[in-house]
Amino acid sequence: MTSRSKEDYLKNIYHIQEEGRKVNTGSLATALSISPASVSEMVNKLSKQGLIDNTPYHGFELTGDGRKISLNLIRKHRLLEVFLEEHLHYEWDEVHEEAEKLEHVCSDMFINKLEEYLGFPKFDPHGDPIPDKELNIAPTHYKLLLKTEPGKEYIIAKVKDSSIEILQYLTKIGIKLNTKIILSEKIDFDGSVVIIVEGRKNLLSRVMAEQIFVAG
Amino acid sequence: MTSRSKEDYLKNIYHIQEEGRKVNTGSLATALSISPASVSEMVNKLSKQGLIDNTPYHGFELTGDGRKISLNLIRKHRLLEVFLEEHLHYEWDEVHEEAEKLEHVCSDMFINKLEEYLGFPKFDPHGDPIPDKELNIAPTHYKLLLKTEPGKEYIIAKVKDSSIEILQYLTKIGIKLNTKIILSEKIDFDGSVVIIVEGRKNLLSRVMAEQIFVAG
DNA sequence: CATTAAATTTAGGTTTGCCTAAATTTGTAA
DNA sequence: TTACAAATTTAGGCAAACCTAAATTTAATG
Repeated sequence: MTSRSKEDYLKNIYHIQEEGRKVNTGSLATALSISPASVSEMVNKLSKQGLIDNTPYHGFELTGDGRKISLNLIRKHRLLEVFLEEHLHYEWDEVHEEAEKLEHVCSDMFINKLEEYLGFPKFDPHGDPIPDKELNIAPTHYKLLLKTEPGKEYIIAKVKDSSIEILQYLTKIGIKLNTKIILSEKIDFDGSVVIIVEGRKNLLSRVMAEQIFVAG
Repeated sequence: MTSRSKEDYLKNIYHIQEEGRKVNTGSLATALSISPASVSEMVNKLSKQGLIDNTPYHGFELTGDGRKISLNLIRKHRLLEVFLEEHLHYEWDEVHEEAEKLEHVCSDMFINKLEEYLGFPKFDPHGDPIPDKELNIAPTHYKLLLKTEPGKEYIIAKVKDSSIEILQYLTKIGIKLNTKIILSEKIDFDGSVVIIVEGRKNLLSRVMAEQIFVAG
């Protein structure tokens, strides 16, 4: 059995892995806003269930089975987000929270039927690829805005869905998926960047800019 | 806070009340498939929270607040059922189980938007009325098939959504909502009935017939 | 009206998933 | 290479929601 709680552990392990960071008690505790002691306990249970490979004191990673559960959740999450935005007219910044709850209870049948209903979309409202029924997920080659060269034009390809505030701010200054921007300046001092959107200059703090990826 | 579990208690209390049966530890325990001891405990908690009025050893009933929570869940359940049947092409007998899970996690905003998306339907796929946003629910005047007179024609108005097997069987013999039937015979011996659907005679056991209501 | 059967509640116990505080392990730096 | 700080794990606890078994209350019957 994978409870709501265990599913959250697995999904977060996947996301940390995905970002290329080390998955250990500390990073997972931070991601889940749970004490390291609790994570340590649960990691043991997940390990016994064969969903992760754990090396005590050194970190852990998903097994094939664990990865499947994670990808299935991510598939559900992203398809739900598409439905919420396209059909129920949720805003960009509202979809994540609702999908986060629904993904844990909707059946595989539900999501397969929803996928068909939506016309087999390939990306969610934040630009992330949607795993197909066999859990294949398209690789992306997005570049972190912070790591691009100033003076060039880019197309917004993905914005992380974690922060409502950031999504709202970006909407306000005219940024959504596929928006063209020019990276006008990178300020080394504090890591912030100046971008031009629809001819207007905007300053993005480092924290903001870290959420943004461009096509490439 | 009302947990998934508490919500199930409240909803079931509503349904038992609705059927005109006495709501007590025993009837609720049966409805929830939980031991009477556990129900007794939880009834105390719900009572302390002001969601039910409890008279120890004698039964309990929803307060205004408890009723609101129940009706909101029923609203969610029934609107979800409409979506599942009309848009995702779920079968009659498949909608209940899925809605049962989703109703506990979807937000009020979700359900209000879904209601609009569906065009403000008034009845769910089993013929039950859907409470509106203010939780007003239309009264119905359905008659239990068992309590009607033989030899007359009736229109199927509601079938209880509790049993997949019954819904599948009814579908097989050609019964859905608004189907015209003739009650050909009532067999007092075992309470079963003979009905004519599309010219064909069918025997319905008492257990079956108890799930069926006709317009009136 | 006393007894007893049925229904209900209370008592004590389990699992899940979290917590804090204490102990342990690891790895780095003197 | 030892010592210490940081990370991790273990120990002991708590709340929710369930359980069984025992005690209590209610109500029905002789």
